[in-house]
Amino acid sequence: MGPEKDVAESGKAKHKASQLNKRRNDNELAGAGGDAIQSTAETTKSTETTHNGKDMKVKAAKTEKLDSPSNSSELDDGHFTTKKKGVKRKRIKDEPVDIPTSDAQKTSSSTKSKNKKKQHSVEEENHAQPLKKNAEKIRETDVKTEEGEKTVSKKPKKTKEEIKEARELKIRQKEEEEQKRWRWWEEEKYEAGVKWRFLEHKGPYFPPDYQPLPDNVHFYYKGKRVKLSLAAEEVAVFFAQMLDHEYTTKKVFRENFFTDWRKVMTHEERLFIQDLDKCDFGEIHAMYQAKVEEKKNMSKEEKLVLKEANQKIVDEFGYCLLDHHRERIGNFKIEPPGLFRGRGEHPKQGMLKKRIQPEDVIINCSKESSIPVPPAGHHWKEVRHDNSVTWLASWTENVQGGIKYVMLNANSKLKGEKDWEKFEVARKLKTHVDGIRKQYLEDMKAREMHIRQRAVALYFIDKLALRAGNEKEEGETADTVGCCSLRVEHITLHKQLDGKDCVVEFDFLGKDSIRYYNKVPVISKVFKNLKIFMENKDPVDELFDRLTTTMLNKHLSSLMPGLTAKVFRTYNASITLQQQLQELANESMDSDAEKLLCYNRANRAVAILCNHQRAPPKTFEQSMANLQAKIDTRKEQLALAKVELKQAKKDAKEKGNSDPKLQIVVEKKEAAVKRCKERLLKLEVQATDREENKQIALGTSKLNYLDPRISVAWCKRMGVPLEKIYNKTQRDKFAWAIDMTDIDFEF
DNA sequence: GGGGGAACTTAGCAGCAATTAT
DNA sequence: ATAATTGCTGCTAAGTTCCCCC
Repeated sequence: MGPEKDVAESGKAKHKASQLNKRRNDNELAGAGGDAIQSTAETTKSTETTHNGKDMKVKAAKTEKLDSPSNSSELDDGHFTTKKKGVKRKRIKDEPVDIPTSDAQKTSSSTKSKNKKKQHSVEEENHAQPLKKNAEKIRETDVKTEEGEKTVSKKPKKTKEEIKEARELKIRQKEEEEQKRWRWWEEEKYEAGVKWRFLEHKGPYFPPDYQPLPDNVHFYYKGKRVKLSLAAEEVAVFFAQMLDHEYTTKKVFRENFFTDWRKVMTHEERLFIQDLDKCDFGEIHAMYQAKVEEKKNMSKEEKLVLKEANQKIVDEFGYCLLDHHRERIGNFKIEPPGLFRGRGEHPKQGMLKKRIQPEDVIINCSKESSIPVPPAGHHWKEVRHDNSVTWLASWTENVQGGIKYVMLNANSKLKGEKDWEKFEVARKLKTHVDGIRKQYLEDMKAREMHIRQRAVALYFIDKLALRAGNEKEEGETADTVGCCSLRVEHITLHKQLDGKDCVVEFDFLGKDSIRYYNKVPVISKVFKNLKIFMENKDPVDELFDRLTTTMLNKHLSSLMPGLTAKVFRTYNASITLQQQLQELANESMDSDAEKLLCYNRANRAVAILCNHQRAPPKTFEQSMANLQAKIDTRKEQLALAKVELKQAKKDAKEKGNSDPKLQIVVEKKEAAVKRCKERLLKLEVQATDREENKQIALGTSKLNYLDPRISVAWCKRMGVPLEKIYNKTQRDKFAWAIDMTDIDFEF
């Protein structure tokens, strides 16, 4: 009930234009304080100072929210980000619940890893068989474990030895893992265009078939019970499952859904069911709600069974053999059918995303490998052996007509090598960037309009890290833009604003319909050119009407091999991190907490530059208040401790040195004060960090834009354990960088 | 040079798992 | 031991770029 209400209200609140960006607290940048960053510091600073413009609205949003607690979701529901939040996706993926799995097993981390290891070594020789053998082994071991535990006691309390043992095991595991890691970065690269020499896999994993509704759950039309055909019922269920969400109330969504639903109906159904408003999915909806609830309330054992079943699927389908190395596949599961939900105001929202059959799937693997076997009674669309591409399987998706691929995990050689290369290109830009900047400044005076436009666009891409902005087909996707596709309506020129000259105000929806809002002081050449570009144009006309991304990239690649628009984003992100880390560092920074705050701030500067936003966590206000409460308690404790210390000192003085115990008491109290101070500091740092991070997503830049070698070197220099900034997945992905980076690495 | 397809990277969010607080 | 909170993973949409064909 609660969330539903929120959704409804926020829907109405659409025009309040409460916006993510506007509410950002950019105070971390005040601390960043660097003019040294040629483009980025300037940018971030301007972000900071220019948010004022919409502050009034911000305040309005804030106040309102205070009035209605638990409504943090409302805030991000401005015109620009409506759909981002509260979009709960219920998927068929949950279906495996129904898969009967008799073997109740427990997977202790130890047995798992043991098996993994064995699996690996056997795997080297033969890929197909070990998978099965191993599954059996896992079962054996695990059953034993479970029995043993049961007989010993119901509460598996760990003794000190056991804890120690576990710790050692972990270390050993880590070492083993390290040993068997494929150090591809030490190998010679393949000839251009060749992605692999041998590739073997089991094909994609298909979602379970649709399970018809039980006899006691019905669909009603005009109040009459209607038994739907299987196909129509399945699609009805997709809709029923989403009933809680705002978008089932949206006109476009409903229309698209209804059109597609009717397509799968029988002739009779189609004749009868003419109006979505007269459809009652209530019982179906309730049933699936109950199912979700049931799943939540499952016992530990049941959950374990489920987990085990999933693990089995991963073991069988989740890996491939690529040039004698076992590699994890990123997305080995075929996407289940459902209703398409694009982001933003997507014209295709609600359309039926069809179930993919093996007959739709192209397999790519080595000729001499054991070819994946399609599900019984089915065949593949095609089996090909193309080692100039990295995908293992592909299919065409029906909503947008795009091709979907099954590819390797980010920690694989194929992805890692590409990533490495990306950063190397970006580093190369470092040596060219001065010349390029000089040239585009020069080009702004060019006689030919397309060169001027190119220059100004490049200025934005470089200074603001905008995306290239390809043309998009109207009516096919949400209306979003990047640099080259900016329209006149997306910028406003201010000769003077907030005491600054030549300010360009940007306001547009970018990728994922995330709003980009920024007021940027620009050089007058840019300002004048923009004026010219906008002359005699309608708001909906393209700002850079003589420029396309292709032209821009062609020009860029002539300036430096491999240079494209997106390289600037990578370059500026990475160089900003490096510079910020340098500038934010100071001597008094001795605790890890402070160092990490510094790192996060540097990271945050990049995220702001790249406009990586997130919806503020739903529980943000609450958790912030909690933290503040904790800080307050700590402060009281500290005050108390100080008083006690004073008293102790006094006592010691009064009674002279006669009693050595008193001196000890003083020391103790001193230590207590110190401890209190440290804890308080840690909490305060945490609070600052969290507040600054409210609606900024650090993950995207960390994963895609920041050369990991900068971070690795920083950790080494600062003596910060790498685990503090990269989790396991990230360390895996960046294994190449972690291995090869020296303490003095410079981007 | 432009349209369209193919391949691959980038993106934010939901849901669950792990961790920490109570 | 349980509840709250945080962190991570999986998912898949939405970009960019390259390349081919005309």
